[in-house]
Order: sequence, then C-alpha cells, then structure tokens
Amino acid sequence: MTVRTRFAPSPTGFLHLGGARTALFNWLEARHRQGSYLVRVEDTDLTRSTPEAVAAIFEGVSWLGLDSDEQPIFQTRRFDRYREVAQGLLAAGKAYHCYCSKELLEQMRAEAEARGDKPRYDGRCRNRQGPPPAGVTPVIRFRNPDAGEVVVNDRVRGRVVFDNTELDDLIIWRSDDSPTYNFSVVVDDSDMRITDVVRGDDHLNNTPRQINLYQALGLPLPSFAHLPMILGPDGTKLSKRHGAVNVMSYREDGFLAEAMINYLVRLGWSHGDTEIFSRIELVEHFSIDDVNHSASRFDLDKLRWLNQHYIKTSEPADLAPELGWHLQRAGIDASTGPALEDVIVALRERAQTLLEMVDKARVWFQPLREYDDLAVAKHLGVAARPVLQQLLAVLEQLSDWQPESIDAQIRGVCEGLGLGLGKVAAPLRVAITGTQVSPSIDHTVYLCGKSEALSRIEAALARIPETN
RNA sequence: GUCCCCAUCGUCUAGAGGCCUAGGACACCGCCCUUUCACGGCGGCGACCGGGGUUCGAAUCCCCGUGGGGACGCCA
Repeated sequence: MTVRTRFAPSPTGFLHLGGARTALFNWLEARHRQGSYLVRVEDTDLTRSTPEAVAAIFEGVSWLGLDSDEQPIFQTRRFDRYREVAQGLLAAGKAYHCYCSKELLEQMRAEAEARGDKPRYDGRCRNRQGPPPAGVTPVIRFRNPDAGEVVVNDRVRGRVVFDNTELDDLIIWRSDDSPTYNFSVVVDDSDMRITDVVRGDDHLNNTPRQINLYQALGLPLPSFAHLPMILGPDGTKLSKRHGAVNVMSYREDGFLAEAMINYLVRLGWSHGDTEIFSRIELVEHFSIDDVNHSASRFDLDKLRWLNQHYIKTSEPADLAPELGWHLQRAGIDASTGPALEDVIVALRERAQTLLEMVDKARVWFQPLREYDDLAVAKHLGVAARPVLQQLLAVLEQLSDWQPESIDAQIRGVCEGLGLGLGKVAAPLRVAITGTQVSPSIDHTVYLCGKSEALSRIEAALARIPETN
C-alpha cells in the first residue's frame, strides 16, 4: 500500500512553528517512503475559521516548500459526506440525539470539577424515551463503548492504553448542523486513504476516541505517530508571548527557508551527530520511527547559526533575489548600488540573517550621512591626510575597478609611505563607511563604486583638521 | 482534580546493558589566524532528576517518588 500522510491545520491563525514541523515530518515521512503528502484544511468551526488564515497557512507551507501533492481538501466542502456517515451511525444505533443544553452541560462539568472528577458527559440521553423536547435542536453523540480498553500503537510513543470508562460520548454533530473535529477527521482520513497519521502530541488523547469511531464504522485503522511538542525558550507552551511564532515572521526577520527546515527537523529528530542536512539527505534518512519522545525548546541562537551556515554556503546568485526582497522592504533602492552577488560575498560571513546583511549593506546603497565620532577621532587625525591623499591619487588613476587591483593599490600606498596595512586601511575605512567596522578594505572600497569612493575620500579629507 | 505523555550539559541531541573517564552541536570563555568586524582552527566550562530494585555489570530494564508537559469544549 502506498503511503499517504497529511497535514491538517485549522485556519484560525497563521502557520506557527509547531504546525510547520508537523507539516515537515509528514512531508518527509511521505517522501522517504515514496508516498504522497496531502494538506487538508480543518475549517469545520465556522465561527473561528477565516479565509485570511487559510491564505496565511498556505503562504507559510509554500515558503517552506511543503505544498500538498494533491489539491488541498477543505472540510467545509464535505459536510454532505459527514452528514451521511453520521446518519448511518444514528441508524445503526451507534449514535444518538442528545437534547442537553450547553448550560446543563456546563453545570455537569462544574459539578464534576467540584467533586474532583474528570468532567464527562453522563450519557443521560443515551436511552431517552418519549417525544423529543420541543424547541430544542439536538446534537448527535457517538455511543462510546463503556467497557474495555483502547490500545493505541503509536509509532513514537509505543503502546498507549486507555480505559473506555475514561471516555464519554463525544458530540459528532453540532446543533448548528456542522460536524465536529474528532468525527470529521476519521471520515476524512479514511476517505483520503491516509495510511499514517502524524500529528502533535496534543492529539494523543483524541486518538482512542477516534479509534472507537473507526471501529464503529468498520474502517481499517491508519498508523498513528504523535510528535513531541515544541515549547518556548522558557519551557512553556509556545505562544505570542514568546515573540515570533508565525513562520512567515522568520522570513521577514531574515531567515532562510532551508535554515528553518534544518532547524525544525532537529527538534525531536536526529541522525547520529549530523547537524546539517540538505533536503535530499533528509528524505533519505528521515523516519518517524526515529523521532524523540520528549518536548523540546525553541532556541533562536541555534537557528541563527544554521541560518548563517546557509547564507555562507548558498550560491550568491540564488540568494540575491531574497536579499533584493529584503532590501526593498527596507526601502533601499538596489538598482543603483553594487551587484547583490558582490554584496553577499562580502557580507555572508558577517551576517547571521539577511536583515543584518541589509543593515550592513546600507553603506553602499545610500549616501554616507554621518561618521562615528570615535572612528573619526581615532583615524581621521592629521596623520591620515597624506594617507588619504595618496589613496585618492592612485585610486583616481585606477581603471580596473576590482577588489584585487584596489588591494594592490592600497598595498602600494603602504609601501610608499612605509606604513603597515592597518595604518592605511583604518582611515580609508572610516572615509568610506564612517565607521571602524566593515568587510575587508578592498571589498569595502570596491562595493562603493569608483566615483562614490573618490568623493567619500575627498569628504573625509575635508574633515581632517590642519593641526592636531 | 482525573487521565495520558515525558525526563542526558543552559539549549538541541548521541547513547538500544559492558565500546561511557557519557560523544557532537549551539551558546559562553580563552588562544591562534588577521587591516577592523567576522569566518575558520584549537582548547576550556558544562549533564545521565531522586530513591529503590533486576544484573557480574545500568544513562540504558522494572517500580516508586519528584518535576515538567498535554488533554479533559456543540475548538481543532
């Protein structure tokens, strides 16, 4: 049987880190076993689902390269099918109408809680006789077995046993004429011929209920795998409080999709001591069977490290469009400055994110507006005058404006003046960038462009006092 | 509260009874490289939650405790 996995987000918000990893693991498991990976939108909650959230989730999934192999399924388009299955259960006596009001249910819960019990529906409508109460639209409840146990053979947890007495009769159909989660999931996973259900840990408790539903429906069980959660850096459930949880905000912060994927996959999965995995290597080595049992915390430092790794190792030409996107977002006109590939080569060892790269690249795209006081005090004293004058003279004559030839000219000036490279590079760096920090001096000058470099040297010269 | 899950350096993890004096990576610290900043190289700091078993031998298996997490919705 060919493997079919699915990622089933509910569109009540954007794609967050946990969801992204669930999607990734489903995708990898399917790819590794040469199967299919599908996306299903669980939008049965009409009041909370929004088209904006649907779009946001698809955007995130797409950025990470985890698009569905088939046309995504929307549960709202399948209500007729769910209704048919629910009616079948009703007809078979495996489900029943329940007329208990939300208020009554609320009260029962409160009472159970007060007693220290687990809040459960007591099944009072199970064998209700007589005419239905007037004016009440009933819900449909599944008649859960009231004895015995349900065994979940989980691919990451192993054998997990639940007692049926712990489970109550769950609502499968709401009074507003819509299906509920645990029910529609079973119908869909079955109809979509899903072989492997891979989802978050928080669903482990739903699994016995779903298994009972499968059995009542006479359907074969898929295999289940429940992934450990991703917690915030403080060990609590990931939430807005922890800052960026929307995966797209990581793109905006200058992270690469490859880095994100590599980071996420190592949360709960490993392959020996290897840290860096290409997509192909992941497909080759990944297996749900090797997933960890324990929850992990999100660590931005490690993501940043991976991100820089991918920035350093990517082909500059491949990275250029993404850098362009960031430059544009930062309001920088990249059409007049240096080639993006050159900028990337100069900065890739100095930036952990593309946002940092944009910040460091500004100096070559925008006019130099201010000088760092300390840098000026330190390197633009009278001693710098002959240095900059010499540099100006030789660079003016330089026709081959390339890092190598610029470097040769600078070294020539050093020799002529009997100075070390540091003594020459420092004032030049301040002249070009206004600061003491930049990439190697030849690249810094090169990226500036000849005419702009010359005028910046002249401007710096003009700032040098007559005497100290 | 009840049920379920989990437990190795600060963090991500390796570890499937002897290979463990517990390995790697991030972070941190130091040194080297060096025109600044980085990158890189080398080194350092740093963990088996506690207690009982089982065994010749336990980070690895079992039990209890503790701690953390999740679930208990006409949310998913």
